[in-house]
Amino acid sequence: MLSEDTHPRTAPRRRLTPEDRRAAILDAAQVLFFAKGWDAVTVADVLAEARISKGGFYHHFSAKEDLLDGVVSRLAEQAVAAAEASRRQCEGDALTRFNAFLAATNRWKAERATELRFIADMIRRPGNELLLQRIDAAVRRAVVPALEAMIRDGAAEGRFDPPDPKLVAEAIVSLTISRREVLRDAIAAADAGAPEAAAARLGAHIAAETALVDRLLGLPPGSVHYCDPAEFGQMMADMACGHAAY
Amino acid sequence: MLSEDTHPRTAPRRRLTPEDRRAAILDAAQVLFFAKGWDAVTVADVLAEARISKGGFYHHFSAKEDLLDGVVSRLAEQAVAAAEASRRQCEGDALTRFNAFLAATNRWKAERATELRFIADMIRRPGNELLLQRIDAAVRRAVVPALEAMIRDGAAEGRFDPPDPKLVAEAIVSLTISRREVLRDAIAAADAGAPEAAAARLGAHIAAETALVDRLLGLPPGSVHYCDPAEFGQMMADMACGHAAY
DNA sequence: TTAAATACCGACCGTCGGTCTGTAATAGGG
DNA sequence: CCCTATTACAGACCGACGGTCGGTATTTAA
Repeated sequence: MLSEDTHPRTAPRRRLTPEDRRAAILDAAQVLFFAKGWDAVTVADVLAEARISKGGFYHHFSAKEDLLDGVVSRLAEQAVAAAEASRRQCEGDALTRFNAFLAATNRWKAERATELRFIADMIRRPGNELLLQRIDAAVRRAVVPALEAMIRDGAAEGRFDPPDPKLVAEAIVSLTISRREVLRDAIAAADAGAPEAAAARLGAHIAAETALVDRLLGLPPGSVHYCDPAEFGQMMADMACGHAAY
Repeated sequence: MLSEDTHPRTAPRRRLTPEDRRAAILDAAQVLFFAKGWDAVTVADVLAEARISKGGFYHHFSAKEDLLDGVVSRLAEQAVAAAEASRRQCEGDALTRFNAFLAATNRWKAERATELRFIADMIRRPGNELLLQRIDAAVRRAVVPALEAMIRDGAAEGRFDPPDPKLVAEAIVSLTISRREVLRDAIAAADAGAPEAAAARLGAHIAAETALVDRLLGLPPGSVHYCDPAEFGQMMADMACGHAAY
């Protein structure tokens, strides 16, 4: 009734399996989200990047927000799987395994320094609240149970003495999440021309953080040690060198 | 050119001072946000509730998000002012004043149980991420410096022994913020018909939380005590009785 | 008294998430 | 191998909503 001719197709498009198509769209979305943020990316952008039409997109995803869940939970699963693997292949007491787990998550983050750098920038910009909230939620969902189980293990072994395993797990995750803001400020400082000061501050921060975790677990100071403060500070401050262009 | 007649005005409207008009719009927005959430409230809704036009609204606020900042920072300022007042009029050592401060914030929340109840419902519903994030940010902005100052005081007095005052302050605020989710679950449980179990769980939670704060501040167990766990649990569980209709 | 500034009005607009109708590609039974 | 059902996809269209703009009423100041 409305279309006289309905045949100006573009190309005879090769078809992917649903899973591959879904993954391809998620890949495109991930790149765009980390580059431009949540609000700034329209579904039209994702459509162009993934080279698919509106109809095709909404065939695989029910809404724009589905992209978030997909991207974020994929990342969180990868991170926790890596950390869990590292912990499992570690022989030693509960504390040693605990440190191995946290060290692995830090390593995972270090390997993704570029994305992290983008995230650190994004949290300053409005319109990304949803993205950040979903990242935090996914991290919590994935990490808290793992931590809680390890803490219970340690308590059963008689090494940890947490007032409440779940609450302690949540507190630890909260600490690592709010580290993001410290990192952001440090990156700003490093960009402003004081990289060594930023590195020192980050090192001091991670030292204080591990001291807090000692206390939360009822351990003597210096028990928890999943990274070298100086190294950590330097590594994070180095992130500021590679600049992001929007 | 496009409007033949431009005179069908509605009413000769009394004019308010800019501050009063702004406050009136904020009042309307606050009611709506806590009743329906962020995404569900359109500026048109606010316009109707505040009985003002689009043009008038955008004369006082630059964007819908300005409403959030206004509403949220107003609330946070009120809360902290109340808590600070309570602390100042308290004679005693740093720990006593600390407890007075936290007790006052709890009392302030209890007085606003209705709004809190709405918030506890809202965090389940999508579209409120921005609202919640802003509330958290405002709470952090307002409370962390106050806590940090008190912790430094206590450390100077030789009573507290925090590894890092600012970090400890942030950890404490993180704990109180994440309490929201515990409260949400408890309310759900109470609504589902197990109010006494919910009260018990809330009591246990706040007990564990204060124990954590003891440790963070380097105090012996039982030092921090800003509410009675049983009372707190009961009070919060009671909130579930009054139901919210959307 | 009058001109400038301020408060306010409401029609209009652009963008963007989401829908709908219809078509090409695949799967499967005969 | 054809024919049909189903799935994957295309793209025009829509409605909602945040925000703008030209204009009008009210207040202030000179």
